[in-house]
Amino acid sequence: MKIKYTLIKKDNNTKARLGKLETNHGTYDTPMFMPVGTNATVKMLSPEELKDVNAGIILANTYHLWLRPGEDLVAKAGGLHKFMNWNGPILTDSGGFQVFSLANPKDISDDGVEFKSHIDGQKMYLTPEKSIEIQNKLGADIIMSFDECAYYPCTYDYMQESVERTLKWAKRGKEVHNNPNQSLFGIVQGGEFKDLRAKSAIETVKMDFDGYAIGGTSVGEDKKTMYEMIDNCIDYLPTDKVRYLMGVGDPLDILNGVKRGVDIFDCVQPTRIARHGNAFTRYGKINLKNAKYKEDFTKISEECDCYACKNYTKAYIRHLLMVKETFGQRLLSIHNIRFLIKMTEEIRQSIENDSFDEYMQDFIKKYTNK
RNA sequence: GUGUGAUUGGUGAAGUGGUUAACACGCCGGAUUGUGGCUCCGGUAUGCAAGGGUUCGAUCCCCUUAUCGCACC
Repeated sequence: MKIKYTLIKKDNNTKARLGKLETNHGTYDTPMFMPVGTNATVKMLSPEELKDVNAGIILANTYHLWLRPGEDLVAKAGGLHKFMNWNGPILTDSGGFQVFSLANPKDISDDGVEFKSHIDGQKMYLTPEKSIEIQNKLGADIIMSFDECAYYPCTYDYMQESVERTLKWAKRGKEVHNNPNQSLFGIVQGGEFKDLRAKSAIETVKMDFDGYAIGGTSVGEDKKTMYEMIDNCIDYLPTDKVRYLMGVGDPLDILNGVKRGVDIFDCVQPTRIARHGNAFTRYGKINLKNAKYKEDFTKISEECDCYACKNYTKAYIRHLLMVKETFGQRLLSIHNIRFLIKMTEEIRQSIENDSFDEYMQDFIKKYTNK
């Protein structure tokens, strides 16, 4: 069956929404944060550890799994869930973001996109049909339309062309999508141009997808612009479908997204910065490699209930990072993911209590004051 | 004891009689938003063992001392 979103409660003071998402692999509350597991693994974490941090949906990537090990192999293994031993829900990104990160503008045509494989430089060709076909074989609960995440900044004319292209691609993908157990999401583009965002949203909604994503943010624009991008399209999205802000997961951005009516987020930030020695705390991000933590025998965060905070000190984790033991990176990855997920738990609670606005102001005050 | 070769930052080292002593590692910071995992960007020796001399000018040439290595007695 398809996913089913139910709006449980709307916040009084903001557009924040409390919702419920039913999937073939369990029911989860929104707003939620989805950890990213590009290569069918959330880097450094086992599925058991993901359960421990109370993860819901996790992300995998079409482009990466297409190259290795190949969608046919995953299908042969019995699908992505079985292959990676994750029985929670999975969402696969379409490979659209790799248009942004791997291809040149000249390689993008209305038909599809030519990539150079990041592994061996081989030419690869991805089309909306191909992306959906791969995703059908991978078997995630939610699959994404193949879109163009345009460069920022780009001209109005280019963005207009890009939005048209993404709409056509969405339509083509929807036509070939043939797995009734997978929900297909459309993606709103349009950059910072208000009318293009509106048009993209309206036309995408007309195609009637199972959920809607806002793409093309966090590509180099400032925060104000990013929030405007959301504001400029979110009211065109139906209230009875889930809304996903792609690639966003900075704590402050999650709050601002929720405030504007976003339900789900994903981001590589918690795991990437963890591998580089950084941890989220209520009082801002800290760098565990800093000399000041050398003899700091306290936990990363007093408020945190994660495995790392329950058992280890900053001094020990710093030591692991300094000697390049990967256990340090693992502990920080666990902590950072738990930090964001716990944050969404509190956000939900605050919406339920009609105190989201207060929660957000309080969080920002602590997080930015230091 | 005699002869001989060395001595450059936290480490391994390059280098030249003349503006800011290369590079690497380490260390100290910073970045990181649909992941091309262990990356990227900065900073880091007011000084070349110590003292004296030659020179317009010495880390580089000379002398003495110290330390270390090698060879011989």
